[in-house]
Amino acid sequence: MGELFTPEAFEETGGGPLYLQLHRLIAEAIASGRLQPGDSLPSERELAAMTGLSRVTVRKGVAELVASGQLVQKRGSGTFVAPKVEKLEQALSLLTSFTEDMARRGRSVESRWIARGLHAPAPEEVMALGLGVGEKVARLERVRSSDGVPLAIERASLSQAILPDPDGVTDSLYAVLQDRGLRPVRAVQRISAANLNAKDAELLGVSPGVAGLRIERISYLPSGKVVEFTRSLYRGDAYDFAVELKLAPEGERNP
Amino acid sequence: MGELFTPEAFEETGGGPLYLQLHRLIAEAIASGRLQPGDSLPSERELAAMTGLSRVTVRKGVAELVASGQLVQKRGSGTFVAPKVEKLEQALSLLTSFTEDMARRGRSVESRWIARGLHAPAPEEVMALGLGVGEKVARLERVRSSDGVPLAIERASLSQAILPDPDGVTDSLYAVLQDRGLRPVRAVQRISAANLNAKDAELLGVSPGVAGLRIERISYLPSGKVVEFTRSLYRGDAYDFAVELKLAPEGERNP
DNA sequence: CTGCACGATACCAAAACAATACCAAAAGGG
DNA sequence: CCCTTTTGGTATTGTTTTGGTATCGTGCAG
Repeated sequence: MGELFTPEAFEETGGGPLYLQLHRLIAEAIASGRLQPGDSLPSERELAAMTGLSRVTVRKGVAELVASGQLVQKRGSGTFVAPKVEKLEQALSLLTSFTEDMARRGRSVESRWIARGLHAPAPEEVMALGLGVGEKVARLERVRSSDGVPLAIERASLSQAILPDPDGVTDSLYAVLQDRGLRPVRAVQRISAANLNAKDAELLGVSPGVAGLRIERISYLPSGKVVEFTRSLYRGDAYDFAVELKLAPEGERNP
Repeated sequence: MGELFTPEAFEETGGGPLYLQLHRLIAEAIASGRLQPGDSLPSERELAAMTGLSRVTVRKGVAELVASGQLVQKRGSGTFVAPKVEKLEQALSLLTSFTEDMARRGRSVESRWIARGLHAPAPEEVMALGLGVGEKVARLERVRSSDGVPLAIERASLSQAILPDPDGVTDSLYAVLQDRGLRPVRAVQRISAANLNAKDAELLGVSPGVAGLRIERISYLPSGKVVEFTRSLYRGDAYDFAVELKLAPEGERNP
Protein backbone atom coordinates (compact mmCIF):
# COMPACT_ATOMS: atom_id res chain seq x y z
CA MET A 1 0.00 0.00 0.00
CA GLY A 2 3.01 2.17 0.52
CA GLU A 3 2.77 5.91 0.71
CA LEU A 4 -0.92 6.12 0.14
CA PHE A 5 -2.39 7.45 3.33
CA THR A 6 0.16 9.73 4.90
CA PRO A 7 -0.67 12.97 6.68
CA GLU A 8 1.14 14.81 3.88
CA ALA A 9 -1.17 13.43 1.26
CA PHE A 10 -3.91 15.47 2.85
CA GLU A 11 -2.33 18.78 2.04
CA GLU A 12 -2.93 18.21 -1.65
CA THR A 13 -6.58 17.39 -1.29
CA GLY A 14 -7.64 20.98 -1.25
CA GLY A 15 -8.68 21.47 2.35
CA GLY A 16 -12.19 21.34 3.72
CA PRO A 17 -13.48 18.96 6.39
CA LEU A 18 -11.03 16.22 7.27
CA TYR A 19 -13.39 13.37 6.54
CA LEU A 20 -14.02 14.76 3.07
CA GLN A 21 -10.33 14.96 2.37
CA LEU A 22 -9.99 11.31 3.22
CA HIS A 23 -13.03 10.56 1.14
CA ARG A 24 -11.46 12.20 -1.87
CA LEU A 25 -8.17 10.46 -1.29
CA ILE A 26 -9.75 7.02 -1.30
CA ALA A 27 -12.14 7.75 -4.13
CA GLU A 28 -9.30 8.88 -6.32
CA ALA A 29 -7.21 5.86 -5.44
CA ILE A 30 -10.06 3.67 -6.59
CA ALA A 31 -10.77 5.68 -9.69
CA SER A 32 -7.13 5.71 -10.69
CA GLY A 33 -6.80 1.99 -10.21
CA ARG A 34 -4.23 2.21 -7.44
CA LEU A 35 -6.80 0.38 -5.39
CA GLN A 36 -8.12 -2.59 -7.31
CA PRO A 37 -11.43 -4.38 -6.78
CA GLY A 38 -10.96 -6.87 -3.98
CA ASP A 39 -8.07 -4.99 -2.45
CA SER A 40 -8.29 -4.43 1.26
CA LEU A 41 -7.94 -1.04 2.85
CA PRO A 42 -5.97 -0.66 6.05
CA SER A 43 -8.18 -1.21 9.08
CA GLU A 44 -9.93 1.85 10.39
CA ARG A 45 -7.58 2.00 13.35
CA GLU A 46 -4.52 1.76 11.15
CA LEU A 47 -5.92 4.38 8.86
CA ALA A 48 -6.54 6.64 11.81
CA ALA A 49 -3.00 6.17 13.06
CA MET A 50 -1.51 6.78 9.64
CA THR A 51 -3.42 9.94 8.96
CA GLY A 52 -3.46 11.29 12.49
CA LEU A 53 -7.23 11.42 12.46
CA SER A 54 -9.68 9.94 14.90
CA ARG A 55 -11.20 6.63 13.98
CA VAL A 56 -14.71 7.98 13.80
CA THR A 57 -13.59 10.61 11.36
CA VAL A 58 -12.04 7.90 9.25
CA ARG A 59 -15.30 6.02 9.39
CA LYS A 60 -17.20 9.04 8.24
CA GLY A 61 -14.89 9.46 5.32
CA VAL A 62 -15.38 5.86 4.35
CA ALA A 63 -19.11 5.80 5.00
CA GLU A 64 -20.20 7.38 1.75
CA LEU A 65 -18.05 5.10 -0.31
CA VAL A 66 -19.71 2.18 1.42
CA ALA A 67 -23.18 3.62 0.96
CA SER A 68 -22.58 4.11 -2.73
CA GLY A 69 -21.36 0.58 -3.10
CA GLN A 70 -17.76 1.37 -3.90
CA LEU A 71 -16.47 -0.17 -0.69
CA VAL A 72 -17.63 -3.20 1.25
CA GLN A 73 -17.06 -3.66 4.96
CA LYS A 74 -16.95 -6.96 6.83
CA ARG A 75 -16.48 -6.76 10.51
CA GLY A 76 -13.76 -8.87 11.90
CA SER A 77 -12.27 -8.91 8.46
CA GLY A 78 -11.77 -5.49 6.99
CA THR A 79 -12.81 -2.96 4.38
CA PHE A 80 -12.49 -3.91 0.74
CA VAL A 81 -12.88 -2.30 -2.62
CA ALA A 82 -16.15 -3.57 -4.02
CA PRO A 83 -15.87 -6.23 -6.67
CA LYS A 84 -16.80 -4.43 -9.81
CA VAL A 85 -18.93 -6.13 -12.32
CA GLU A 86 -17.49 -3.79 -14.87
CA LYS A 87 -17.15 -0.25 -13.66
CA LEU A 88 -19.78 2.24 -14.54
CA GLU A 89 -18.10 2.42 -17.84
CA GLN A 90 -20.66 -0.13 -18.74
CA ALA A 91 -23.22 2.58 -18.63
CA LEU A 92 -21.28 4.20 -21.37
CA SER A 93 -20.93 1.06 -23.39
CA LEU A 94 -24.17 1.97 -25.04
CA LEU A 95 -22.34 4.91 -26.43
CA THR A 96 -19.09 3.24 -27.32
CA SER A 97 -18.67 2.08 -30.82
CA PHE A 98 -19.52 -1.36 -31.96
CA THR A 99 -15.85 -1.90 -32.66
CA GLU A 100 -14.68 -1.28 -29.13
CA ASP A 101 -17.59 -3.07 -27.66
CA MET A 102 -16.74 -6.26 -29.45
CA ALA A 103 -13.03 -5.91 -28.92
CA ARG A 104 -13.71 -5.84 -25.21
CA ARG A 105 -15.45 -9.14 -25.56
CA GLY A 106 -12.50 -10.51 -27.45
CA ARG A 107 -14.32 -10.99 -30.69
CA SER A 108 -13.30 -10.15 -34.19
CA VAL A 109 -15.05 -7.37 -36.03
CA GLU A 110 -15.82 -6.92 -39.68
CA SER A 111 -17.88 -4.24 -41.29
CA ARG A 112 -19.25 -3.91 -44.79
CA TRP A 113 -20.35 -0.60 -46.23
CA ILE A 114 -23.80 -0.42 -47.71
CA ALA A 115 -23.80 3.27 -48.42
CA ARG A 116 -21.45 6.14 -47.77
CA GLY A 117 -21.77 9.62 -49.18
CA LEU A 118 -23.64 12.91 -49.29
CA HIS A 119 -27.35 12.78 -49.89
CA ALA A 120 -30.42 14.90 -49.77
CA PRO A 121 -31.73 14.55 -46.22
CA ALA A 122 -34.86 12.72 -45.17
CA PRO A 123 -37.35 14.65 -43.06
CA GLU A 124 -36.38 12.89 -39.83
CA GLU A 125 -32.75 13.72 -40.47
CA VAL A 126 -33.54 17.39 -40.93
CA MET A 127 -35.42 17.26 -37.66
CA ALA A 128 -32.78 15.44 -35.67
CA LEU A 129 -29.75 17.26 -37.03
CA GLY A 130 -31.31 20.68 -37.32
CA LEU A 131 -30.27 21.05 -40.93
CA GLY A 132 -30.60 24.27 -42.83
CA VAL A 133 -32.38 24.45 -46.19
CA GLY A 134 -30.36 23.02 -49.05
CA GLU A 135 -27.87 21.46 -46.65
CA LYS A 136 -26.91 17.92 -47.47
CA VAL A 137 -26.42 15.05 -45.10
CA ALA A 138 -23.48 12.68 -44.79
CA ARG A 139 -24.81 9.18 -44.51
CA LEU A 140 -22.84 6.15 -43.38
CA GLU A 141 -24.54 2.78 -43.55
CA ARG A 142 -22.85 -0.48 -42.81
CA VAL A 143 -23.40 -3.99 -41.59
CA ARG A 144 -21.33 -4.93 -38.55
CA SER A 145 -20.32 -8.53 -38.17
CA SER A 146 -18.42 -10.50 -35.62
CA ASP A 147 -16.67 -13.73 -36.40
CA GLY A 148 -18.38 -13.78 -39.73
CA VAL A 149 -21.86 -13.42 -38.29
CA PRO A 150 -23.73 -10.22 -39.16
CA LEU A 151 -24.99 -8.67 -35.95
CA ALA A 152 -26.12 -5.16 -36.65
CA ILE A 153 -27.02 -2.56 -39.20
CA GLU A 154 -25.77 0.91 -38.42
CA ARG A 155 -27.05 3.99 -40.14
CA ALA A 156 -25.32 7.22 -39.14
CA SER A 157 -26.33 10.65 -40.36
CA LEU A 158 -24.30 13.78 -39.88
CA SER A 159 -24.60 17.32 -41.07
CA GLN A 160 -22.52 18.10 -44.11
CA ALA A 161 -20.91 20.87 -42.11
CA ILE A 162 -19.63 18.40 -39.57
CA LEU A 163 -18.53 15.66 -41.91
CA PRO A 164 -17.97 17.07 -45.41
CA ASP A 165 -16.09 14.01 -46.59
CA PRO A 166 -17.90 10.82 -45.54
CA ASP A 167 -15.69 8.70 -47.78
CA GLY A 168 -12.77 9.53 -45.54
CA VAL A 169 -14.30 7.38 -42.84
CA THR A 170 -12.97 3.88 -43.20
CA ASP A 171 -12.96 2.66 -39.64
CA SER A 172 -14.26 4.30 -36.49
CA LEU A 173 -16.51 7.27 -37.03
CA TYR A 174 -15.82 8.51 -33.53
CA ALA A 175 -12.09 8.51 -34.17
CA VAL A 176 -12.54 10.76 -37.18
CA LEU A 177 -14.77 13.10 -35.22
CA GLN A 178 -12.35 13.23 -32.34
CA ASP A 179 -9.49 14.13 -34.65
CA ARG A 180 -11.54 17.06 -35.83
CA GLY A 181 -12.20 18.17 -32.28
CA LEU A 182 -15.83 17.15 -32.41
CA ARG A 183 -16.09 15.02 -29.34
CA PRO A 184 -19.61 14.36 -28.08
CA VAL A 185 -20.07 14.63 -24.34
CA ARG A 186 -23.70 13.71 -24.09
CA ALA A 187 -26.08 11.47 -25.94
CA VAL A 188 -29.70 10.55 -25.78
CA GLN A 189 -30.68 7.07 -26.81
CA ARG A 190 -34.03 5.54 -27.46
CA ILE A 191 -34.22 1.80 -27.25
CA SER A 192 -37.10 -0.20 -28.59
CA ALA A 193 -37.87 -3.45 -30.31
CA ALA A 194 -39.19 -4.04 -33.79
CA ASN A 195 -39.73 -6.84 -36.21
CA LEU A 196 -37.20 -6.78 -39.01
CA ASN A 197 -38.49 -6.00 -42.44
CA ALA A 198 -37.51 -8.02 -45.48
CA LYS A 199 -34.59 -5.82 -46.47
CA ASP A 200 -33.00 -5.57 -43.04
CA ALA A 201 -33.55 -9.25 -42.35
CA GLU A 202 -31.78 -10.03 -45.59
CA LEU A 203 -28.81 -7.91 -44.54
CA LEU A 204 -28.57 -9.66 -41.21
CA GLY A 205 -29.11 -13.09 -42.67
CA VAL A 206 -32.24 -13.93 -40.74
CA SER A 207 -35.87 -14.45 -41.58
CA PRO A 208 -38.17 -11.47 -41.92
CA GLY A 209 -40.21 -10.83 -38.80
CA VAL A 210 -37.46 -11.78 -36.35
CA ALA A 211 -37.21 -9.41 -33.39
CA GLY A 212 -34.57 -6.73 -33.62
CA LEU A 213 -33.25 -4.25 -31.10
CA ARG A 214 -33.60 -0.74 -32.46
CA ILE A 215 -31.47 2.02 -31.06
CA GLU A 216 -31.68 5.65 -32.05
CA ARG A 217 -28.98 7.89 -30.76
CA ILE A 218 -28.37 11.61 -30.95
CA SER A 219 -24.98 12.83 -29.73
CA TYR A 220 -24.25 16.36 -28.63
CA LEU A 221 -21.21 18.58 -28.40
CA PRO A 222 -20.51 20.52 -25.21
CA SER A 223 -22.04 23.50 -26.97
CA GLY A 224 -25.30 21.65 -27.37
CA LYS A 225 -24.98 21.20 -31.09
CA VAL A 226 -25.92 17.85 -32.56
CA VAL A 227 -23.01 15.78 -33.83
CA GLU A 228 -24.64 12.67 -35.17
CA PHE A 229 -27.92 10.89 -35.51
CA THR A 230 -27.56 7.13 -35.66
CA ARG A 231 -30.12 4.43 -36.09
CA SER A 232 -28.94 0.93 -35.35
CA LEU A 233 -30.67 -2.38 -35.66
CA TYR A 234 -29.28 -5.32 -33.72
CA ARG A 235 -30.21 -8.94 -34.05
CA GLY A 236 -32.24 -9.65 -30.95
CA ASP A 237 -31.23 -13.26 -30.79
CA ALA A 238 -27.50 -12.70 -30.91
CA TYR A 239 -26.78 -9.47 -29.11
CA ASP A 240 -27.70 -7.81 -25.88
CA PHE A 241 -26.66 -4.78 -23.93
CA ALA A 242 -25.38 -4.90 -20.41
CA VAL A 243 -25.84 -1.72 -18.45
CA GLU A 244 -24.75 -1.03 -14.92
CA LEU A 245 -26.66 1.58 -13.01
CA LYS A 246 -25.98 3.34 -9.79
CA LEU A 247 -28.51 4.75 -7.38
CA ALA A 248 -27.96 8.00 -5.58
CA PRO A 249 -27.92 7.83 -1.80
CA GLU A 250 -31.21 8.34 -0.04
CA GLY A 251 -31.13 11.82 1.38
CA GLU A 252 -29.81 15.03 0.06
CA ARG A 253 -26.12 15.36 0.17
CA ASN A 254 -23.88 18.26 1.02
CA PRO A 255 -21.38 19.37 -1.60
CA MET B 1 -13.85 30.95 -5.47
CA GLY B 2 -11.04 33.15 -6.57
CA GLU B 3 -11.48 36.79 -7.48
CA LEU B 4 -15.21 36.77 -7.28
CA PHE B 5 -16.05 38.84 -4.26
CA THR B 6 -13.44 41.54 -3.92
CA PRO B 7 -14.15 45.10 -2.80
CA GLU B 8 -13.15 46.25 -6.28
CA ALA B 9 -15.83 44.17 -7.92
CA PHE B 10 -18.36 46.43 -6.30
CA GLU B 11 -17.30 49.52 -8.18
CA GLU B 12 -18.56 48.05 -11.41
CA THR B 13 -21.99 47.22 -10.12
CA GLY B 14 -23.29 50.69 -10.60
CA GLY B 15 -23.50 52.02 -7.07
CA GLY B 16 -26.58 52.18 -4.90
CA PRO B 17 -27.04 50.47 -1.53
CA LEU B 18 -24.24 48.08 -0.66
CA TYR B 19 -26.49 45.09 -0.12
CA LEU B 20 -27.99 45.59 -3.56
CA GLN B 21 -24.59 45.69 -5.15
CA LEU B 22 -23.78 42.36 -3.57
CA HIS B 23 -27.14 41.04 -4.65
CA ARG B 24 -26.42 41.93 -8.25
CA LEU B 25 -22.95 40.44 -8.06
CA ILE B 26 -24.19 37.06 -6.89
CA ALA B 27 -27.20 37.02 -9.19
CA GLU B 28 -24.99 37.63 -12.19
CA ALA B 29 -22.52 34.95 -11.13
CA ILE B 30 -25.36 32.46 -11.04
CA ALA B 31 -26.91 33.63 -14.27
CA SER B 32 -23.59 33.50 -16.08
CA GLY B 33 -22.85 30.04 -14.80
CA ARG B 34 -19.77 31.02 -12.85
CA LEU B 35 -21.64 29.65 -9.86
CA GLN B 36 -23.07 26.26 -10.66
CA PRO B 37 -26.02 24.54 -8.95
CA GLY B 38 -24.73 22.87 -5.83
CA ASP B 39 -21.76 25.17 -5.50
CA SER B 40 -21.21 26.62 -2.08
CA LEU B 41 -20.84 30.31 -1.45
CA PRO B 42 -18.29 31.50 1.06
CA SER B 43 -19.76 31.68 4.55
CA GLU B 44 -21.39 34.94 5.45
CA ARG B 45 -18.49 35.85 7.70
CA GLU B 46 -15.96 35.14 4.96
CA LEU B 47 -18.02 37.09 2.49
CA ALA B 48 -18.15 40.02 4.90
CA ALA B 49 -14.40 39.91 5.38
CA MET B 50 -13.76 39.69 1.65
CA THR B 51 -15.98 42.56 0.70
CA GLY B 52 -15.33 44.73 3.72
CA LEU B 53 -19.01 44.79 4.55
CA SER B 54 -20.74 43.87 7.76
CA ARG B 55 -22.23 40.44 8.03
CA VAL B 56 -25.79 41.66 8.32
CA THR B 57 -25.40 43.62 5.13
CA VAL B 58 -24.17 40.51 3.43
CA ARG B 59 -27.18 38.67 4.76
CA LYS B 60 -29.50 41.29 3.40
CA GLY B 61 -27.93 41.01 0.01
CA VAL B 62 -28.33 37.27 0.05
CA ALA B 63 -31.81 37.27 1.52
CA GLU B 64 -33.71 37.93 -1.68
CA LEU B 65 -31.85 35.22 -3.56
CA VAL B 66 -32.83 32.83 -0.81
CA ALA B 67 -36.42 33.99 -0.82
CA SER B 68 -36.68 33.52 -4.56
CA GLY B 69 -35.25 30.05 -4.32
CA GLN B 70 -32.01 30.71 -6.14
CA LEU B 71 -29.95 30.07 -3.04
CA VAL B 72 -30.38 27.57 -0.26
CA GLN B 73 -29.05 28.08 3.24
CA LYS B 74 -28.28 25.38 5.76
CA ARG B 75 -27.07 26.50 9.09
CA GLY B 76 -23.96 24.81 10.30
CA SER B 77 -23.25 23.97 6.72
CA GLY B 78 -23.31 26.93 4.41
CA THR B 79 -25.08 28.71 1.58
CA PHE B 80 -25.48 26.89 -1.70
CA VAL B 81 -26.69 27.58 -5.19
CA ALA B 82 -30.03 25.82 -5.50
CA PRO B 83 -29.77 22.46 -7.28
CA LYS B 84 -31.69 21.80 -10.45
CA VAL B 85 -34.81 19.83 -9.86
CA GLU B 86 -34.21 17.22 -12.50
CA LYS B 87 -31.12 15.81 -10.83
CA LEU B 88 -29.47 12.79 -12.31
CA GLU B 89 -32.78 11.09 -12.30
CA GLN B 90 -32.42 10.42 -15.98
CA ALA B 91 -29.93 7.63 -15.71
CA LEU B 92 -31.94 6.12 -12.91
CA SER B 93 -35.18 5.95 -14.78
CA LEU B 94 -34.26 2.52 -16.00
CA LEU B 95 -34.13 1.45 -12.43
CA THR B 96 -37.23 3.15 -11.21
CA SER B 97 -40.36 1.18 -11.18
CA PHE B 98 -42.79 1.10 -14.02
CA THR B 99 -45.19 2.98 -11.80
CA GLU B 100 -42.96 5.97 -11.27
CA ASP B 101 -41.83 5.93 -14.84
CA MET B 102 -45.33 6.28 -16.17
CA ALA B 103 -46.40 8.74 -13.53
CA ARG B 104 -43.62 11.00 -14.68
CA ARG B 105 -45.05 10.88 -18.15
CA GLY B 106 -48.44 11.79 -16.82
CA ARG B 107 -50.10 8.55 -17.72
CA SER B 108 -52.36 6.35 -15.70
CA VAL B 109 -51.12 3.01 -14.48
CA GLU B 110 -52.94 -0.22 -13.88
CA SER B 111 -51.46 -3.53 -12.97
CA ARG B 112 -52.97 -6.99 -12.86
CA TRP B 113 -51.38 -9.79 -10.91
CA ILE B 114 -50.74 -13.02 -12.71
CA ALA B 115 -48.95 -14.78 -9.91
CA ARG B 116 -47.75 -13.85 -6.47
CA GLY B 117 -46.38 -16.25 -3.88
CA LEU B 118 -43.60 -18.57 -2.79
CA HIS B 119 -42.50 -21.21 -5.24
CA ALA B 120 -39.76 -23.71 -5.83
CA PRO B 121 -37.12 -21.83 -7.76
CA ALA B 122 -36.22 -22.38 -11.38
CA PRO B 123 -32.56 -23.02 -12.15
CA GLU B 124 -31.94 -19.54 -13.51
CA GLU B 125 -33.43 -18.06 -10.35
CA VAL B 126 -31.10 -20.12 -8.18
CA MET B 127 -28.23 -18.88 -10.27
CA ALA B 128 -29.19 -15.22 -10.26
CA LEU B 129 -30.26 -14.97 -6.64
CA GLY B 130 -27.63 -17.28 -5.20
CA LEU B 131 -30.24 -19.37 -3.42
CA GLY B 132 -29.34 -22.04 -0.92
CA VAL B 133 -30.68 -25.58 -1.21
CA GLY B 134 -34.31 -25.89 -0.25
CA GLU B 135 -34.76 -22.16 -0.21
CA LYS B 136 -37.91 -20.95 -1.86
CA VAL B 137 -38.33 -17.98 -4.12
CA ALA B 138 -40.85 -15.17 -3.90
CA ARG B 139 -42.27 -14.57 -7.32
CA LEU B 140 -44.27 -11.54 -8.41
CA GLU B 141 -45.72 -11.54 -11.87
CA ARG B 142 -47.97 -8.89 -13.26
CA VAL B 143 -49.11 -7.19 -16.40
CA ARG B 144 -48.58 -3.45 -16.38
CA SER B 145 -50.95 -1.31 -18.37
CA SER B 146 -51.27 2.34 -19.06
CA ASP B 147 -54.51 3.98 -20.04
CA GLY B 148 -56.04 0.57 -20.47
CA VAL B 149 -53.39 -0.69 -22.85
CA PRO B 150 -51.19 -3.53 -21.62
CA LEU B 151 -47.57 -2.53 -22.09
CA ALA B 152 -45.39 -4.92 -20.19
CA ILE B 153 -45.10 -8.17 -18.34
CA GLU B 154 -42.99 -8.00 -15.22
CA ARG B 155 -41.65 -11.08 -13.48
CA ALA B 156 -39.76 -10.38 -10.28
CA SER B 157 -37.99 -13.04 -8.25
CA LEU B 158 -36.60 -12.51 -4.78
CA SER B 159 -35.06 -14.75 -2.22
CA GLN B 160 -37.47 -15.95 0.43
CA ALA B 161 -35.13 -14.49 3.01
CA ILE B 162 -35.53 -11.04 1.53
CA LEU B 163 -39.25 -11.11 0.87
CA PRO B 164 -40.93 -13.76 3.06
CA ASP B 165 -44.37 -12.40 2.38
CA PRO B 166 -44.89 -11.67 -1.30
CA ASP B 167 -48.62 -11.20 -0.83
CA GLY B 168 -47.88 -8.09 1.18
CA VAL B 169 -46.78 -6.37 -1.98
CA THR B 170 -49.73 -4.62 -3.49
CA ASP B 171 -48.16 -1.66 -5.15
CA SER B 172 -44.52 -0.72 -5.62
CA LEU B 173 -42.05 -3.48 -4.88
CA TYR B 174 -39.29 -0.97 -4.35
CA ALA B 175 -41.31 0.84 -1.70
CA VAL B 176 -41.70 -2.38 0.27
CA LEU B 177 -38.01 -3.13 -0.01
CA GLN B 178 -37.09 0.35 1.04
CA ASP B 179 -39.27 0.11 4.13
CA ARG B 180 -37.37 -3.00 5.13
CA GLY B 181 -34.04 -1.26 4.70
CA LEU B 182 -33.22 -3.23 1.59
CA ARG B 183 -32.38 -0.45 -0.75
CA PRO B 184 -30.44 -1.43 -3.86
CA VAL B 185 -27.59 0.85 -4.81
CA ARG B 186 -26.53 -0.84 -7.97
CA ALA B 187 -28.15 -2.80 -10.73
CA VAL B 188 -27.08 -4.56 -13.86
CA GLN B 189 -29.46 -4.71 -16.76
CA ARG B 190 -29.37 -6.72 -19.90
CA ILE B 191 -31.46 -5.46 -22.76
CA SER B 192 -32.30 -7.53 -25.77
CA ALA B 193 -35.10 -8.18 -28.20
CA ALA B 194 -37.19 -11.29 -28.67
CA ASN B 195 -40.26 -12.42 -30.48
CA LEU B 196 -43.16 -12.89 -28.13
CA ASN B 197 -44.38 -16.41 -27.60
CA ALA B 198 -48.04 -17.31 -27.68
CA LYS B 199 -48.59 -16.94 -23.96
CA ASP B 200 -46.88 -13.61 -23.55
CA ALA B 201 -48.45 -12.22 -26.69
CA GLU B 202 -51.83 -13.19 -25.31
CA LEU B 203 -51.12 -11.33 -22.08
CA LEU B 204 -50.13 -8.21 -23.97
CA GLY B 205 -52.96 -8.46 -26.43
CA VAL B 206 -50.85 -8.72 -29.55
CA SER B 207 -50.16 -11.39 -32.12
CA PRO B 208 -47.54 -14.03 -31.40
CA GLY B 209 -44.21 -13.26 -33.02
CA VAL B 210 -44.38 -9.53 -32.49
CA ALA B 211 -41.10 -8.02 -31.32
CA GLY B 212 -40.73 -7.44 -27.61
CA LEU B 213 -38.12 -5.63 -25.57
CA ARG B 214 -36.71 -7.99 -22.97
CA ILE B 215 -35.00 -6.56 -19.92
CA GLU B 216 -33.31 -8.62 -17.24
CA ARG B 217 -32.24 -6.80 -14.16
CA ILE B 218 -30.34 -7.84 -11.07
CA SER B 219 -30.21 -5.34 -8.21
CA TYR B 220 -27.59 -5.35 -5.48
CA LEU B 221 -27.33 -4.12 -1.92
CA PRO B 222 -24.31 -2.11 -0.82
CA SER B 223 -22.93 -5.34 0.61
CA GLY B 224 -22.99 -6.93 -2.81
CA LYS B 225 -25.88 -9.23 -2.04
CA VAL B 226 -28.56 -9.67 -4.67
CA VAL B 227 -31.92 -8.11 -3.88
CA GLU B 228 -34.03 -8.97 -6.86
CA PHE B 229 -33.97 -10.59 -10.24
CA THR B 230 -36.54 -9.19 -12.62
CA ARG B 231 -37.39 -10.15 -16.14
CA SER B 232 -39.58 -7.74 -18.03
CA LEU B 233 -41.09 -7.93 -21.45
CA TYR B 234 -42.24 -4.73 -23.09
CA ARG B 235 -44.28 -4.34 -26.21
CA GLY B 236 -41.80 -3.17 -28.79
CA ASP B 237 -44.38 -1.20 -30.71
CA ALA B 238 -45.69 0.78 -27.80
CA TYR B 239 -42.83 1.45 -25.46
CA ASP B 240 -39.28 2.63 -25.66
CA PHE B 241 -36.60 3.64 -23.27
CA ALA B 242 -34.95 7.00 -23.42
CA VAL B 243 -31.55 7.05 -21.82
CA GLU B 244 -29.32 10.01 -21.42
CA LEU B 245 -25.65 9.25 -21.24
CA LYS B 246 -22.65 11.26 -20.30
CA LEU B 247 -19.21 10.63 -21.62
CA ALA B 248 -16.23 10.45 -19.33
CA PRO B 249 -13.64 13.20 -19.70
CA GLU B 250 -11.01 12.94 -22.35
CA GLY B 251 -8.69 10.38 -20.75
CA GLU B 252 -8.71 6.65 -21.22
CA ARG B 253 -11.02 5.02 -23.62
CA ASN B 254 -13.02 6.80 -26.15
CA PRO B 255 -15.38 5.76 -28.89
C1' DC C 1 -38.58 66.62 15.03
C1' DT C 2 -40.14 62.16 13.08
C1' DG C 3 -39.91 58.21 10.09
C1' DC C 4 -37.39 55.08 7.59
C1' DA C 5 -33.93 52.79 5.01
C1' DC C 6 -29.28 51.51 5.79
C1' DG C 7 -25.50 49.58 8.16
C1' DA C 8 -22.75 47.72 12.12
C1' DT C 9 -22.19 45.21 16.80
C1' DA C 10 -23.26 41.56 19.80
C1' DC C 11 -25.35 37.54 20.97
C1' DC C 12 -28.23 32.98 19.99
C1' DA C 13 -29.15 28.23 18.27
C1' DA C 14 -28.76 24.64 15.17
C1' DA C 15 -26.03 21.82 12.64
C1' DA C 16 -21.76 19.86 11.30
C1' DC C 17 -17.44 18.28 12.91
C1' DA C 18 -14.25 15.57 15.58
C1' DA C 19 -12.67 12.89 19.51
C1' DT C 20 -13.19 9.42 23.50
C1' DA C 21 -14.90 5.28 25.20
C1' DC C 22 -17.30 1.25 24.80
C1' DC C 23 -19.93 -2.79 22.20
C1' DA C 24 -20.45 -6.94 19.25
C1' DA C 25 -19.59 -9.75 15.46
C1' DA C 26 -16.24 -12.31 12.97
C1' DA C 27 -11.77 -14.41 12.26
C1' DG C 28 -7.99 -17.12 13.89
C1' DG C 29 -5.02 -19.93 16.97
C1' DG C 30 -4.60 -23.20 20.62
C1' DC D 1 -14.35 -26.10 20.92
C1' DC D 2 -13.16 -22.04 23.54
C1' DC D 3 -10.69 -17.98 24.11
C1' DT D 4 -8.24 -14.13 22.38
C1' DT D 5 -7.49 -10.74 18.86
C1' DT D 6 -8.95 -8.01 15.24
C1' DT D 7 -12.41 -5.99 12.93
C1' DG D 8 -16.25 -2.94 12.11
C1' DG D 9 -20.44 -0.74 14.71
C1' DT D 10 -22.39 2.62 18.09
C1' DA D 11 -23.37 5.81 21.79
C1' DT D 12 -21.93 10.03 23.98
C1' DT D 13 -19.77 14.32 24.47
C1' DG D 14 -17.33 18.54 23.49
C1' DT D 15 -15.83 21.98 19.98
C1' DT D 16 -16.26 24.64 15.87
C1' DT D 17 -18.66 26.55 12.15
C1' DT D 18 -22.67 28.25 10.28
C1' DG D 19 -26.83 30.72 9.62
C1' DG D 20 -30.50 33.33 12.51
C1' DT D 21 -31.88 37.33 15.35
C1' DA D 22 -32.25 41.22 18.41
C1' DT D 23 -30.45 45.68 19.17
C1' DC D 24 -28.51 50.04 18.40
C1' DG D 25 -26.40 53.94 15.71
C1' DT D 26 -26.41 56.88 11.55
C1' DG D 27 -27.95 59.77 7.83
C1' DC D 28 -31.34 61.55 4.98
C1' DA D 29 -36.02 62.93 3.42
C1' DG D 30 -40.62 64.51 4.94
